[in-house]
Amino acid sequence: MSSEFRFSIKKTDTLRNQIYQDIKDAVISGKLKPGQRLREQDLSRDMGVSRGPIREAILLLEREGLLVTQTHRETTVAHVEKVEVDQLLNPLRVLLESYCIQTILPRLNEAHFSDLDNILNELIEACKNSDLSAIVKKDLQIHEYLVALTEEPYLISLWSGVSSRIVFHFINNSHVHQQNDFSQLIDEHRELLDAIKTKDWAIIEPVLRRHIY
Amino acid sequence: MSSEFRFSIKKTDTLRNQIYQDIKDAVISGKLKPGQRLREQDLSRDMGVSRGPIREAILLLEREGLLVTQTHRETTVAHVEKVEVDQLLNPLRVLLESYCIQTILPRLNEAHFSDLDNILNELIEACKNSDLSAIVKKDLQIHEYLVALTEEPYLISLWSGVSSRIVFHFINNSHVHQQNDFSQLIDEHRELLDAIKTKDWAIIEPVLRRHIY
DNA sequence: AAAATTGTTATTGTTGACAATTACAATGAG
DNA sequence: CTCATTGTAATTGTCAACAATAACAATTTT
Repeated sequence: MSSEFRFSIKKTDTLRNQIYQDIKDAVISGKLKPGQRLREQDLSRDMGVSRGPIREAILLLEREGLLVTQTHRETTVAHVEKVEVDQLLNPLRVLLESYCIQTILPRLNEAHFSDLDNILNELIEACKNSDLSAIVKKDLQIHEYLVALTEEPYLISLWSGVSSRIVFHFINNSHVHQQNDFSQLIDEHRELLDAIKTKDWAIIEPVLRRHIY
Repeated sequence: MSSEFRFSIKKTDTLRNQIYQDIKDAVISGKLKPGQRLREQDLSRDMGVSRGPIREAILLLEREGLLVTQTHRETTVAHVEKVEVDQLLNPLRVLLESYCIQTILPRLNEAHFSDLDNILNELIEACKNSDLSAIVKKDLQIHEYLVALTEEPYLISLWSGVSSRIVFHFINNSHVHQQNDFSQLIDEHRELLDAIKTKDWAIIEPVLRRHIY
């Protein structure tokens, strides 16, 4: 009989992907503010890696619209204005999510509804604790769950880019969106899930369109 | 009076952007076939540049869905299947273009219509000559013109990514879409432009939805 | 001979040094 | 003093060498 013991080899992702995620998290969580400059050398020193993978990570985030790079000059954290969220990003999100939900509608079953209910309950819990970070996370997770069901990598990455910029905006403008009362947020999501459970697009569509995160 | 003479300084774009465009053109035009492998070293040697900017260009094209990279293994030209065009890319394109057209509708004027008519005439000319490359280019140009009018860089880049993959599919499957007769292509575009000239979304929407490149 | 192991090679991932570009400060001319 | 010019420093863009990884061939074990 062979030993039960195994060395747990932590196979690391590429540096580029780790850096990408680190910067993205820092931006979305609000640790890096809009307009703030990112110097490749500083990041290199802070993270203890060379500039190569940092440049690649920055390049990706620039394409996603979270950073802005001026050639030969500098890269800064993007500004995401309310008007862009209202007139472009959120309509795009609705567009993408509409397509996702319509696509997966025939495949939706009780197991999915149960998963969604669980996330909703976690969202409610987060609201009770007024844990803004958790609220944003759980809110996103509901939508992400639906999008991921399509199993279309390109569609998922498109949605991911759009929604991360929306979240970024709300995090940096939480003072504007005075949400000391989260009841509306919960109601909207409950309404959305109830609509989805009918599996009737005619019922879902108007709810989704009205739903502004 | 000072001399009229000026040295024409050709300010070069970054290598990364040039390489990006070169590879993209090669893929979209069909010079690189789906599944074909791209070796960084080969590209480096052929183009006479180091692997740095090549890696960055490849990274961007991977995110656009024109290349597929397996970490530590290889990157190949993507396969874009008919089912993906029909069920995802083209609906996305319609979604994006719908949003674009609705946005710019109030601002559209005779000058724009004139521009569009000119491109349409060039498309008709290309069809007469059965110049597939020119046909694809002019076809794209009509849509691009409308999208560009939004002046939303993020939206434009989104559309650009989606449409380039659609074009890529059609170029690599031209034998499937036996288009020895381009009259339908011309009719559809003429119909679309006529609809747009009414500036009535209720008229435009069904035409756009029916229009499959 | 089949399966597991080891070594080899091709290729991508990462690094630190160098080149090119831009902004800004210092200098000089009107 | 104001404007143009030149030099300098900070930063990004590019390069060539090195490290890490994964596929495959060679070897050994059963």
